[in-house]
Amino acid sequence: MATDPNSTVRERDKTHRKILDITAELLARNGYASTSLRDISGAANMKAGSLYYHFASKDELVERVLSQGIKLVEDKVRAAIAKSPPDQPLETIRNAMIAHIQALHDSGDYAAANIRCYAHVPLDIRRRLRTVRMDYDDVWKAMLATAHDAGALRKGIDLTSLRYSLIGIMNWTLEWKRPKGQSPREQAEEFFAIVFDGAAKTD
Amino acid sequence: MATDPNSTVRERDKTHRKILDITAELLARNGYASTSLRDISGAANMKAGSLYYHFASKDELVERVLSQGIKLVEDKVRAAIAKSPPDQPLETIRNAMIAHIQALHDSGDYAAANIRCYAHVPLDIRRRLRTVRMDYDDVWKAMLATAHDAGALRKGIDLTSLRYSLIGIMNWTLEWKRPKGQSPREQAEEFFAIVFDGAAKTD
DNA sequence: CCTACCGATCGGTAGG
DNA sequence: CCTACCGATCGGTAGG
Repeated sequence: MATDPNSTVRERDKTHRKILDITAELLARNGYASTSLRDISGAANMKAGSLYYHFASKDELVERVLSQGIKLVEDKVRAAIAKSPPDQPLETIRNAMIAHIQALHDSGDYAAANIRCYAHVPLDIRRRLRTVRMDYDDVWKAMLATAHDAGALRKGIDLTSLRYSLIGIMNWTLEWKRPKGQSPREQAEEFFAIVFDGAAKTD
Repeated sequence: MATDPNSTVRERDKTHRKILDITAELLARNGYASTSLRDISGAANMKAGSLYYHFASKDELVERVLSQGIKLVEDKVRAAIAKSPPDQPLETIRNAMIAHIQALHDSGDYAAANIRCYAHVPLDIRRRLRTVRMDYDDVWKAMLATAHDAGALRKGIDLTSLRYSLIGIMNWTLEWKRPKGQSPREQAEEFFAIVFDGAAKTD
C-alpha cells in the first residue's frame, strides 16, 4: 500500500524520458504538425490526455526535444575540444567533427528532430531555439578563430564560409544512409581530409 | 459573350502556376502538414474546394512542387556543365556549384520546399521523389568521376564523400541568411575554394 | 493517469 | 470556380 516516494519519483522521471524519446523519434520521422499527441501517447502506452500530467502542452514537449537535440551535440563537442591538444588546432577541429557526427547519429533522434523540424515549428519556439543554435555556433566560431590565429588556416579564407561548410557537410549526413561499413568516425575523418587537405590534386 | 478559347487556356495555366508558386512558398515556410488547402486557396483568392478544379489532391499538388524543386536546379546545373570547357574539370565543378546555389535561391521556393519537406511527406510521394533526387545525384556522380579520371582530384579521395560534402554545403545555405553583400555566386566561389584548394595552410 | 468531451480545423466531395 | 457540407482528427480540458 505504502509507496516509496523515491521510487515514485524515479518512475515518473522514467516515463518523462520515455515520452521525450518517443517524441524525438516521431518528430524526426514525421515532422512537427504530423506528430500528434495521440501518436506520442499511443507509443508510450497511455491516453492522449495523460500527457498533460507530464507536460503543459505539445509545444513545451517539442521545444524540450529540439533544444536537447542541440545540447547533446554541443556537450559532446565541447568535451572533445577540451581533451584535444591545445597546440594542435587542426587536430582539435578533427576531433570536434568526429564528436559532432557521432552525436548526431547516437543521440536518439533528438538532433535529427531539431534539424528536420526547426524551420516548421511555431515562431516563438523557433526564436528561443535560435539562441540555443547560436550558442553552439559560438563554439565553432571560437575554435576556427583559434586555428586561424595560430596560422593553421590558409590565408584569406573566410571563416564564416568555412564554419557553414563544416556544419552543412556534417548535418547533411542525416539525409542519406551511411555507406556500408563506414562508421561515423571514419565518415568524419574523410570529411576533414576533404575540407582541410583539399579535394584538388596538388602538384 | 464569346470567349477566346486560347486566352481561356492561358488564364487557366496562369492560375495553375500561381497555385504552384503559392504552395511552394507555404511548404518552404510552414512544412507539409501545416500547409492547408485553405491556406493555399486563400492566398490565391479562391475557395478551398476550387483547388480541385486544378489539382486532384493536396498530394498531387505537393508532389509537383517538390519534384519541380529538383528539376529547376538540375536544369540550371546541366546547362552550366554543358557550356564549361570540357578539358577543365575543376572549372566545370565550380560552374556547377555556382549554378546550383543560384538556382536554390532564385527558383521561387520550389527547391527550398523540396529540401525542407522531403523527409516528412507521405511515403508514396517520397518514393517517387527519391528517383528524381537520384537522377540529379547522377549528374554530380558523373561530373566528379570525370574530374577524377582526368587526374584533377587528390589521390585516394572518396568520391561519394566528396559528392555529399558538396551537396551538403550547398543545400545548407538555405538554413542561414546570406552574409551581407555576398551574392550566391561569391558564396559558391568561396565554397569551391574551401573544398578544392583546402582550408589548411600549405607550407 | 483515464474517460469523456469541447470547438476548431483538416482533406475532400456533391451539386451547381 | 463557389456553396455547403461530410467524417476524421486535432490540441486541449474537466472531473475524477
